[in-house]
Amino acid sequence: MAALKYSRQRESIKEFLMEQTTHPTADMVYENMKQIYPNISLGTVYRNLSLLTELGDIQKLSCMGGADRYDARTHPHCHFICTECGKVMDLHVQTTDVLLREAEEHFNGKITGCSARFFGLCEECIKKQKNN
Amino acid sequence: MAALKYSRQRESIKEFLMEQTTHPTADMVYENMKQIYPNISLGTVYRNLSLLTELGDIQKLSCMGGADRYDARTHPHCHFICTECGKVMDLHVQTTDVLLREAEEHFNGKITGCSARFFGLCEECIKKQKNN
DNA sequence: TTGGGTGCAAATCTTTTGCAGGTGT
DNA sequence: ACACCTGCAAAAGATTTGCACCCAA
Repeated sequence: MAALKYSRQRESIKEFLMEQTTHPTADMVYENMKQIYPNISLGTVYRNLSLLTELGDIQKLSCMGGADRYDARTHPHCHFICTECGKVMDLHVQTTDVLLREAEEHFNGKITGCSARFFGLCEECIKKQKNN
Repeated sequence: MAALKYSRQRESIKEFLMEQTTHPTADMVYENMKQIYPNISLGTVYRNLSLLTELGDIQKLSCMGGADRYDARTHPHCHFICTECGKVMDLHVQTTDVLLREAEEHFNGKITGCSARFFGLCEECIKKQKNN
């Protein structure tokens, strides 16, 4: 029952994530935090990212073949993951609600969340391929 | 342009995965393979799992907080992941096609795949919670 | 004052890789 | 024979954790 205490590191991490649309990895967050707190440790970043995830302030995305990514946009939306460059982009699809309802009907447990992900090539990577 | 050669290890791994509905991790596959090939190495298991994934014979699922899981059911379906015990279950939802089509309309890249995942508590974990 | 938070470093877990020898074609 | 595949072990990458000290409440 940890009584949460204020920490400026945690506040900065949250603030940073809210400004981003790039879904940074823990390490990217760490690199950015070092500019404000040169002595911050990677462990602290991880601990705070887990904490914020538990609190529901941010969302954790596990991506194939790489580090997990974090997202401060908690309203429901989907992600596109480029299989070439690994970039993660937001995608707004309305059908998710329907999907969720259909799943709930077919399932005996309790569904609390849903995340649809699309894989493929992003615009940039398609262009690069054409140049080869 | 690797010319694929037969390997009984790879064949066994594929066969094993096709019998499973539990979405085993690489390590679980390894443990099972050891019963047939006591000297098989974890490296071989990983190499073959990657190879089979590239061939499209199996599917790789990256799950939050844990090792990747493998699934030999390649026809499109969704997954439910229990946030309590980590179990992964298949879920059949028809709306996925609609979702895919809607996403393609809103996106400039090329979408090749889609995977919807649901999070929540499985039936067993709900029962356990009630007992406490 | 007290318990949560931090930095540091070591440990853990997962996955990849280099190499020498084995095996399918 | 040649190239792929394997076992072994070391390496690499991501994340967690133990510990002593610091700081918010």
